[in-house]
Amino acid sequence: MDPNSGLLAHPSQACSHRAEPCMEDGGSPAPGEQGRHSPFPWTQAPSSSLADPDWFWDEHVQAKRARVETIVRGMCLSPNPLVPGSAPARDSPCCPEKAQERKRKQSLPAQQGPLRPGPAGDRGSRKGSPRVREQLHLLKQQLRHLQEHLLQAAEPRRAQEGPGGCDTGTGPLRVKQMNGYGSQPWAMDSDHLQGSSGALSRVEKQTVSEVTYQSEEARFLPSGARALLVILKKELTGAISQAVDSVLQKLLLDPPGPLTQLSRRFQGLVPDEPSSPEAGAWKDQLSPAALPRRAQPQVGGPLGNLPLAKALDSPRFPVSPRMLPKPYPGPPANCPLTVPAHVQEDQTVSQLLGQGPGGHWSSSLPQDSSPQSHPSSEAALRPWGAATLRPLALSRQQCPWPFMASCLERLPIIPSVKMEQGGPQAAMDALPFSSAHEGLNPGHLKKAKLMFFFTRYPSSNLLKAYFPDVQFNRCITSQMIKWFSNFREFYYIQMEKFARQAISEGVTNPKMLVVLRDSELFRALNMHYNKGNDFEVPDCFLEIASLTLQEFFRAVSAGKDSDPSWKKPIYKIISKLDSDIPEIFKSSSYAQELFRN
DNA sequence: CCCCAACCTG
DNA sequence: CAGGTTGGGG
Repeated sequence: MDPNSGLLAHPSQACSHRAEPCMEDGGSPAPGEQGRHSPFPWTQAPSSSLADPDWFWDEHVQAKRARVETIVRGMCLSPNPLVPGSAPARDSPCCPEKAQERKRKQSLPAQQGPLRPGPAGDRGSRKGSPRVREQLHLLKQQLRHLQEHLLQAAEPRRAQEGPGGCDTGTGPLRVKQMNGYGSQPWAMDSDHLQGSSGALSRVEKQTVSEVTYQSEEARFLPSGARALLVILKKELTGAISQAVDSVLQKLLLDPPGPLTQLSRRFQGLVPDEPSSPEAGAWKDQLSPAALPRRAQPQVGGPLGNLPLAKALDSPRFPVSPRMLPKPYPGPPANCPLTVPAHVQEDQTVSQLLGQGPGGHWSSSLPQDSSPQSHPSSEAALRPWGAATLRPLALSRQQCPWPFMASCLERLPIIPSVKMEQGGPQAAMDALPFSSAHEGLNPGHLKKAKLMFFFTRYPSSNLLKAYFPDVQFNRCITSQMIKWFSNFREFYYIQMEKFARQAISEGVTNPKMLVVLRDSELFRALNMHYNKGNDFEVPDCFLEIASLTLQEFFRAVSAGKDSDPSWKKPIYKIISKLDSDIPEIFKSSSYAQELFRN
């Protein structure tokens, strides 16, 4: 399946761009909004729930309610894309669909078309009689969805198709729910929720689950119970509202249209979630507005570059720190697109988002072709169940996807490389090879390695563009291509190695595998490509690495490795994730500088 | 045929 | 990391 779909924040985008592998030529990937045509299917839903102004009419309350509803609604619409065949996979992982026997096809591994998503179903069914009752019912439903989503967040399900992802929700979702939870879904929920670091506060969580639970029972109770329900409902709403409010507060700080910003933000936060319902909804909803913005070179500053990175820490990871579950909360505050400069302290936002309603915002990753682990079991197994909530958003800068891509260029990166003050000349003199030389020198090799952080599959044109001081000829080009080939080799070997290791250690949820800066895998990679540590490894690389690791994990878990060309699909995925390379690399003296150090 | 990528070796 | 081989693709 199209692996990308999972990564793409925008299903629709995914689709539209699916044909165009992101440009690998370092050129500017015009982040166009060519593909967004989202008809806002969800529009409908909102209206139904918010339709009655008189109902909750208190500007404040209403606002809150609206926000909550929006969020919840999004969840309801959840497109839970599901891999058709994946469900079974879990039970019988051993029999992968080897059917598609593709020979060493190096190019496109049979790529299935995107799933045809159905129109987003809308559950908005409201008559108009006893409003209260209706409301309650609705709330309960929403609650349930919320919980389900939270649980699902932990599930390694793969968001299957991008565009479709959004709407397909209903069918698959149901199935999933059935499978995942027993009659007493909530029992576990509670645990699960508590486990999630970024989620609602304990109390809130508790409240949520309790409320839900009770409402179920209360169904049969008379008026008295109803009152209780109302109260509980209120509490719940309050809790959610609080979370939402907090997020909003942060967001409101943003100058222009808070709402828009919010939306954008969400969009950015859920980059990889084609599967997550709300994600889809939000995206569809706002992307149009967001895009334009992104197109703008608001490159001013280092946007949300890695604000969250540090948040991670505390790997409460029993095993080795090799792969850490993402303990943290939230989705990366990434997408520059959305993120204003103050993002850094936006951790809160992301945290909040990561939690509450947003908890699931994180989950889906690329193809979860193998929903092998049930959320519940997963949670039970590992204390870090919550970790799964961490969204692996390929955010920032270099996303292969147009709209996410923008920030490139303004990568703060490279700050670490110390440039010689002497100027190019000075550097040259000191160097054994001057740029005049057509050959490749160690500096070039070093530079190429660093470039690997951004591009795994550079085209010869890209190389030419980034090595202006090299006189390319067939030989040189081949040589450089060869370098990258070697880099890749090492990279993939590491990934496979660690993926297998994770499996042997009992990890069942691929989303648990995240490459952090303090992980062993990272060290290995850094050592290989950035030995001198004179370069700050871009976050985007970590994202890609995590993804790669997860892909390997999934493939091996599913027994795909028995197929001689089982890696091909992974290569294909990764090959589409090249990012733009910072301009600095175009400097003809850069290599020398590197070499110097 | 040539180019390229993965693989395998050293 | 370079060489050489294999295999797919245009």
